[in-house]
Amino acid sequence: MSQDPHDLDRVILCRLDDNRMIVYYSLMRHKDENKSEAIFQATLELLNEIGFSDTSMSKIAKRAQVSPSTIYVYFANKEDMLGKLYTRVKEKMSLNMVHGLEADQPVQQGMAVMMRNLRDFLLENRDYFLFLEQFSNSPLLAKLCLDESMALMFKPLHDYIGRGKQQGVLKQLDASLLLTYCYFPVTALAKEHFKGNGEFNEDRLSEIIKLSWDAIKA
Amino acid sequence: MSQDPHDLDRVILCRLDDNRMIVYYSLMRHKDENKSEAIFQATLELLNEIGFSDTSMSKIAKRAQVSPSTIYVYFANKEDMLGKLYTRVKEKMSLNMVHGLEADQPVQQGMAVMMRNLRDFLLENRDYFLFLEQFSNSPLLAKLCLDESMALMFKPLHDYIGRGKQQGVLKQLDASLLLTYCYFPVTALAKEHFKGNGEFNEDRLSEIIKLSWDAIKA
DNA sequence: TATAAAAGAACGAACGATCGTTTAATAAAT
DNA sequence: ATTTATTAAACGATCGTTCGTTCTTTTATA
Repeated sequence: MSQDPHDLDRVILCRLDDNRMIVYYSLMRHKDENKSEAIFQATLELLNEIGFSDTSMSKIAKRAQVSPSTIYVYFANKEDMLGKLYTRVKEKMSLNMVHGLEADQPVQQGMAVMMRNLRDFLLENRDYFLFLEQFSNSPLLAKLCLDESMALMFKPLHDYIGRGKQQGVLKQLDASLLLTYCYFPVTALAKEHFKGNGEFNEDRLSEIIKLSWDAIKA
Repeated sequence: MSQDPHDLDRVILCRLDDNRMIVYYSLMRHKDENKSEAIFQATLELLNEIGFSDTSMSKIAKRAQVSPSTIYVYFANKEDMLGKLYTRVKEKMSLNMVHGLEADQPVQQGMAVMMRNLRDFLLENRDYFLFLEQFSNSPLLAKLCLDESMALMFKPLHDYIGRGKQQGVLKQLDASLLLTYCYFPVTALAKEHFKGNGEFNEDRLSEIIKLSWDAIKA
């Protein structure tokens, strides 16, 4: 799958005189990780300030304080960059959601932990959140075919729900459907929070944890 | 509110010699309603095919089979056009959602009707749906400040839920929060439907009607 | 250890294409 | 005869990307 030349930067193939091959890492000049980080950050900020259609490579470069052409050292093109940013952010979110989730824990408690994790993550990472919401609904996402890696990210969560179903505590429905009832209420309240319509406080969180549980419990 | 000069096209004010005023309609050449309709339709198609950032006025004009400059006869600019398209589509959706909803009907039945209406509307209007999903999360929407008219559109639905709360049938929480538990599961399944992951059939609909009701009932 | 050769990072400038919008002229309806 | 819809053409600006070059680091040679 990896058609990206950047992925192979550090690998060198060498054929010896006797025709044996050796593989080793090249000791080439390192790419500056701060650079790609700055590019990501600039992209996030601009997307949330002026939107998809007005965020250009030039503007990204200017805010990241690099040359436009430098971006193409790190990414094949604009789509590639946005796609990599998306998977990166989505992975951070999924890791945060399952943090502190234990297999032997009661499912009801686990789902509450997950929803609290999600709320904390969204409120603390406004840029991530708004970017995900924009990108999730763009045709570009479908075009990039990232479904496999997405499924992998959320496998722990699906497994956890699977156990709840096995125990007979949850309704016998698709895990992704049950997850829907826990995920979207949190994002909806986070959106209202950022729009200034009511704070997403502890009380609000408790309310929706109750509602979501009522929905998914057997 | 109406700062759009286009809204006043058919009205002419005239001051007579004795200072009296008369108001009459001008007999100007009619704007072709098919034109603005074609522009809307072309925009919807392109947005869902190539996304926000690649949908230009030229492409819209070409697909609508009009000149790019003709678009500016009907709309002030690109933002104005997108905003008008959004309110138009959103209004169609809200009208569809409350269709057949009667005040004297049991609330549980009413909410089921609403969710079925929503599913039917989304499945029959793929372009509308995908456009709404994209636009709802863009910074442009916030910039246009359409909240007032949106609130007005969904007032019947909020009132209906308000009655349910008054009867003690629904939980005593914000109507918009209760609505969230009915709205998002439908849109989530519609998305999966269009992605080819399982048909959004009658069985699936019955499932989420049950779950949503479990969530919002008192 | 000193130094030249090599390789890739980084950049400014420029590419053709296209952007959203305007203008000036024409076509069509009243 | 007006008036306005409609358009083709053109506006300056900016788009995503590439090119040729310069820096900077690493490798090879001495």
